[in-house]
Amino acid sequence: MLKDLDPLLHSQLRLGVMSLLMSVDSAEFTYLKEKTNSTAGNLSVQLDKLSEAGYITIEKSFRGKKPLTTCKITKQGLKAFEEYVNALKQYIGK
Amino acid sequence: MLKDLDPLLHSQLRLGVMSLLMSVDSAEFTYLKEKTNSTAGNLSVQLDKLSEAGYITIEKSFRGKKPLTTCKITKQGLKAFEEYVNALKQYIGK
DNA sequence: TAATTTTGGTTTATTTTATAAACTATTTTA
DNA sequence: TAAAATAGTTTATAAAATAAACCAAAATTA
Repeated sequence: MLKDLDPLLHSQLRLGVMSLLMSVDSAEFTYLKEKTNSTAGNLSVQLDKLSEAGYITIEKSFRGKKPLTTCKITKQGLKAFEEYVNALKQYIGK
Repeated sequence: MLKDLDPLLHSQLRLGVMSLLMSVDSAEFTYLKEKTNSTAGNLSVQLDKLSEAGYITIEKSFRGKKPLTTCKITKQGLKAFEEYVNALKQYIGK
């Protein structure tokens, strides 16, 4: 029987964010927005969900006088991502 | 920038169905239901969507006197599945 | 320098999707 | 022959994604 896919990661935008965060130390909101081609509103919501799940941390600060939101993947998020990829392989073969 | 994931395939149940149909000539409703661990209602709805998209064909007949629903992946469905897997690789690495 | 636009977001509303519940028809079993 | 099981479909509900509206400050431009 097919394994379940973590519903938190099985969403294009959240998966994209996690994928990007896998390969960098940290990423800014605007960077994620550009790379995922999402709207700010949608991204904001999905980042909150990932954060509430403990998959990422969100740090809000300022650069000069503009707000700056910085995201990092957590250890837990990394593990969840790897497990998701593993489960997914059952579906897409190898 | 990350490629879009075909929303029709980016659903656990529909992806599971397509994955199963990739490896067999045809599959019965009850087989798909068991393998995907889904409810009949949900499966029925998702099969219709795949069928409407032209990704599978659904044939309704009878075995003895019981209804028998048989599904096959189409050429178009196969192509869509392969493209989906390809796009996904961008997200999950390799 | 006052009005306008842009940046960097958040919050709320709407739409879409997935899932569950209720239902139908027939058939098998107790 | 009543009850339960099979093989589904249809409809209602819950959850999710997305879009729209909004906010505050900063930068631009008229």
